[in-house]
Amino acid sequence: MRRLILDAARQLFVREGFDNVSMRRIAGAIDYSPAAIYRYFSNKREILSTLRAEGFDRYVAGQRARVREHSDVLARMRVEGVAYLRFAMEEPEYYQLMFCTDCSEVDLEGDLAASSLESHDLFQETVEQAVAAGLFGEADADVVAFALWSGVHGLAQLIRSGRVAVLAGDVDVETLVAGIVDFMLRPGRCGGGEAK
Amino acid sequence: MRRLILDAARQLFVREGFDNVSMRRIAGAIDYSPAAIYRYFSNKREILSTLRAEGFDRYVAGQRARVREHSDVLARMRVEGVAYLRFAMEEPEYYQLMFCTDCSEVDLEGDLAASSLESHDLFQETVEQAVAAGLFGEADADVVAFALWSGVHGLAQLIRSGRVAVLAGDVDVETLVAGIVDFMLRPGRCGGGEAK
DNA sequence: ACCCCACCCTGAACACTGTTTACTTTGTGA
DNA sequence: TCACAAAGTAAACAGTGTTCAGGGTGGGGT
Repeated sequence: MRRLILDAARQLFVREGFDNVSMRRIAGAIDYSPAAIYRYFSNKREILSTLRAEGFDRYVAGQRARVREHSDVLARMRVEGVAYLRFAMEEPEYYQLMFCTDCSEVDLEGDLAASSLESHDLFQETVEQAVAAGLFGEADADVVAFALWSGVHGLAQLIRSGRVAVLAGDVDVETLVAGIVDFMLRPGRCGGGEAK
Repeated sequence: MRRLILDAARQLFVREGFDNVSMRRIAGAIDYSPAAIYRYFSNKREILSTLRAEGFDRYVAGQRARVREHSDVLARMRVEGVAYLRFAMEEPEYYQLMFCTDCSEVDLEGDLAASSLESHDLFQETVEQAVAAGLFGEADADVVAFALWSGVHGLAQLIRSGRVAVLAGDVDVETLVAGIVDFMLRPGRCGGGEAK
């Protein structure tokens, strides 16, 4: 029933993209009528919301493992950055639902909140440890957190939209990504990130 | 005629977003019939493409001025980063057309190419000067260029999607942005960006 | 055994979308 | 004045998300 719809929708979304999948096609994939789906989900968005929550569950599971396995904070950040980008590449549809949808159309009360907030807390904690260890000079932890997140997030967008492929051409993406993450995490003296 | 359609479409796109504007609404805004538009543009996408080219023209004009006015390469990069983000905030629809659309559905032959490529060249050149000046250690210029672009691009996405507002809460966005750009541009010794 | 009710599901419809086609109007040059 | 090409239109096509009135079907209660 519900699970059946979700699995069919996930496969179709991942393969064809959210906008290219119609309720009629989801229904067709499981031999239902389009209207029947509305007994389990109030609209197409809600199917997505449920899948998004699943995505965060999957991501945060790996993230917890990475935190456990890497006690060195810099190594942990490097691994996390690469993992974030790998996730964006390997589960693009989940990724887009989780990190690219407009926050205004996300019900913050929904099942999304739990694993999503845990993921952010884990990251924030790591950054605070790094800042406390003096890896980034006097920089503010919030500034560092947003800067690093922006970095990997933006890189994911540039890769996914094809701009890296067009502009970097022959370079291997894997090594490029590794180099970029290293650059973002370079230790450096950096004044307090206040107004300047 | 053509100009009339473009102006109406631009206003509607900026105000309501590309997907929420139908050809019928564009036509209605200028008292045309929907079919009449197809005499000037072969489809809805082409209207967008034309507007995107306009956007690059506008952006690159400011970029040229900034290159002229700032001989210090680090100051130039800082100003350019902030300007990129300001453009993303103030002309969100142009910005999205220029930097967020899928490259596979962009006709590289079209009028887009000229100013778009000039913009990228100006940026690349500045980064190469910075690297040559030793601001970022041994890092590769391509790595630095993509890392910095990723940074401001990702930050624009995080702000636009509302994640910064939700997670940073009370902090002023302007000063946060300034701090983040400073952090991204912090001088630092950084090994060659090759595989690691 | 009967009846009735609640649930699940369906076909058809509604109000949209981008786009195409056949047709009418309009302006201009010969 | 006539003719022809350009400009604009209404209507239709194929698709979308969503809603709604009605079939069936299964499981109690009497």
